[in-house]
Amino acid sequence: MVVRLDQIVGANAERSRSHNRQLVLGHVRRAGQVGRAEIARASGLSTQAVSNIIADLEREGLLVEQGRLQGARGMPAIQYAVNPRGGFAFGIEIRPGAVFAVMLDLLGNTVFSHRCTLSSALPDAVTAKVLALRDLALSQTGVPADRILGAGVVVPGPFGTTSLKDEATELPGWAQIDMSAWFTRAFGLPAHVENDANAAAMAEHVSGAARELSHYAFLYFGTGLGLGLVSEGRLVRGAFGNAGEIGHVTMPTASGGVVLEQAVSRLSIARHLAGHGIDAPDSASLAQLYDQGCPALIDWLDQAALPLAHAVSLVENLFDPQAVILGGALPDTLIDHLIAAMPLDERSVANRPDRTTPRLLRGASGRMTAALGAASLIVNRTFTPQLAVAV
Amino acid sequence: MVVRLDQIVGANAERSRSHNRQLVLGHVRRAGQVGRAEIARASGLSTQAVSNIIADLEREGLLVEQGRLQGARGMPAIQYAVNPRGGFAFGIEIRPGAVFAVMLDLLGNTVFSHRCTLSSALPDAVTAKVLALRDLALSQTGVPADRILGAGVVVPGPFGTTSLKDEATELPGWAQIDMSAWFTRAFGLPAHVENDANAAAMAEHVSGAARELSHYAFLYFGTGLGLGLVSEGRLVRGAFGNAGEIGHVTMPTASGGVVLEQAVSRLSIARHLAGHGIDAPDSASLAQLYDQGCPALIDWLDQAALPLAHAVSLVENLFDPQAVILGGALPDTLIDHLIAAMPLDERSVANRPDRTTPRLLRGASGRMTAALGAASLIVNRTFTPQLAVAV
DNA sequence: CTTGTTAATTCAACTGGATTGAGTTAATCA
DNA sequence: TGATTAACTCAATCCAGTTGAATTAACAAG
Repeated sequence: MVVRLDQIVGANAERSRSHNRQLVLGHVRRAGQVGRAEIARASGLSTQAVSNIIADLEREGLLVEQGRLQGARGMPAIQYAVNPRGGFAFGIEIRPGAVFAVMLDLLGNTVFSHRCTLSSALPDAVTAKVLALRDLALSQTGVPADRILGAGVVVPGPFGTTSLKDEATELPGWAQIDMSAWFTRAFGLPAHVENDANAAAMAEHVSGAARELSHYAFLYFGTGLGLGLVSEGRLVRGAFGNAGEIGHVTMPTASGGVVLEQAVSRLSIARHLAGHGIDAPDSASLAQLYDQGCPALIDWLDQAALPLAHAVSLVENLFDPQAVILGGALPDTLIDHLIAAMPLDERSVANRPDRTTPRLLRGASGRMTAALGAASLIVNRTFTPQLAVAV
Repeated sequence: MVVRLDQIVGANAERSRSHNRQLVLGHVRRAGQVGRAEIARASGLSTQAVSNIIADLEREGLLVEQGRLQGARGMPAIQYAVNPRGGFAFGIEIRPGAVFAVMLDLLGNTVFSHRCTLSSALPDAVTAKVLALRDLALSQTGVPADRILGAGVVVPGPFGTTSLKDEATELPGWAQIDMSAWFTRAFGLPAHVENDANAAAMAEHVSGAARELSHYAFLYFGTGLGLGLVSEGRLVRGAFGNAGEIGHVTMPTASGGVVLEQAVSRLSIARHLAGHGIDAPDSASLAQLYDQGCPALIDWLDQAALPLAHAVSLVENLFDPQAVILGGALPDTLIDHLIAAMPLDERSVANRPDRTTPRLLRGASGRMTAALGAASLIVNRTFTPQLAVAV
């Protein structure tokens, strides 16, 4: 799997316009609804420029008028809001045994969601399955094909050949393929390829707990433990797209040290419960066990809280985020328990008297997190000026 | 100390031109020398646009013609290179007891360097001292004042009120001041305020080991241990400018865990040597001790290598950088010893068969690192398109 | 040597999109 | 009711990049 990096590109009239359109859209989304003048002030553009752009966006159905804002002096500002049905994003998560697909509208609402098994993870089989899912999504929602802005694809990392490569988690047959180009071609749409934790982090930005945040970290409970980092509203992907492999980090414990993923992950829960003769194959059964007060599970949670707190402390000290978000394939109740049980480091750059958000937040995206994140990559891009990061 | 964050701004003719100028300058710097056509291809601009921009830059003295490149078919391309004396950057490092000042030319060469003591770190005293240093730099080098592109300022972090705040390392009297605005005003020039590790990281990018890198991490031996992170050529500063506080992270050891800074820092060396009755107040004396094969020092180095290797592993797994660079206030020989003594984690995303640079590099900027970095912030900005990150 | 080919560069006309400044509209305030 | 305030529109202007044709300077082949 080849990863392509973005490159800065020169500005001309056309690209400037595209940049400004996305900037305006982004302002409207963040504000919920705003008038032209306020956007102009915030963006450094003239009101006339904003006016022209808004006219375009309204004609194309991306923005809708919301009436006038009253109560202040002067001519009341005509408010605009993002039209959720102005565009849609398709997202898929590919795993060795299954494919998840979602479609989101421009505000990040899920309008389609589906999972199916995957008998072969080879490129042709995956592509056929994924195109079928796209067609299903289109026909089931009635969304016209030209309203799809792009496709996000989540695949298990790490990308490229690394010593962490583990045949069990990698997809076979994809090693030499530039997945981004491959899916762009298959869909006839711009495609974004990302790992699960990064995508999940963007899901929180688009429609979850990080809507208001531009610097945050997302701890992702997948099979292992991943980390998605967002700085200045952009993913920190690393040189080869593999940033955030926090699961492989060794954590200090009283007995010397432990690899984080072995202490905190779905696999670690399963192992612990199996040791008590309990089988909990999915999130639902875990949630049920927790509701029943299963001692083995509570035991695991309290045991996992310490290494997890160390991970949080690590992330806080290294990134200085506005907040650390916990989410992924774990029931909300368990995440809340972990958050409550975690002893937060007092001596941390994150421990500020003037902070407005809690240091820890629970993710909002639930069990389709990664596929949701895949689509969120596209939604987010629609609102992000591209001049500095054209592909 | 208030930290201001950048904001994305709309594109218009003027800002597009500025963006494109910086893009062109950046291409020329990276290439050493290039012709118009190649820049046009790389930047996505038309040759005509590049031609116009180059004409401007040449007239202003930022670029110089270098003759034609022969040997190929077609009209030989006129080569251009950055004129080192086309612009200069002023950099200062403020510490509680001393001020360092440097001036760099556009290629990152040091043209002035000075240190002096500081009796008071209060705003007015610092400002007076720093302006005097600027005047000294101008008169000693004969550089005209209007060739100074900006001033970089390094101050001890962390910024703002955090639980890490330690009166000994903070500057008194600055708490409520927006330093960036303060120094912009004092110098009558754009000023950038940064912590030591981040600035040092940029120094490596401008004139050190990271010239060719766009994703890297810099481990900075200051009084404590800092970390500067660069992703896509830009500093990852964190929400409040305090990213990179790696010194406060707890490392696993056989005996439980240790705060990294206590095992690896100038203070830790001093403590260890003092325990053996040795006093080594500065870098020079450390270098001398090492040349003499001082057993206590070798002992410390070998003892520090393990926690440091853990730090490197941490950074590699969390950022996936092209390389990790070690530098700061430690003699080169000691850094080389540490690099050689560090057992690198085999299981890491950084352990790739296809890597072209070593996982660990020694920084090139020597003892004035932080002040150099301060100036490098300005040099770097001159070559970085600002449309996406206008202040 | 000439002639053809290739590729960089320049010239001049064109164009897209942002700005500017004057004018219009719709609200609040006194 | 009139003054004030602020958002918005119109039309002219301007900046900077693009386009396509023309020019220039090398190499290559006969």
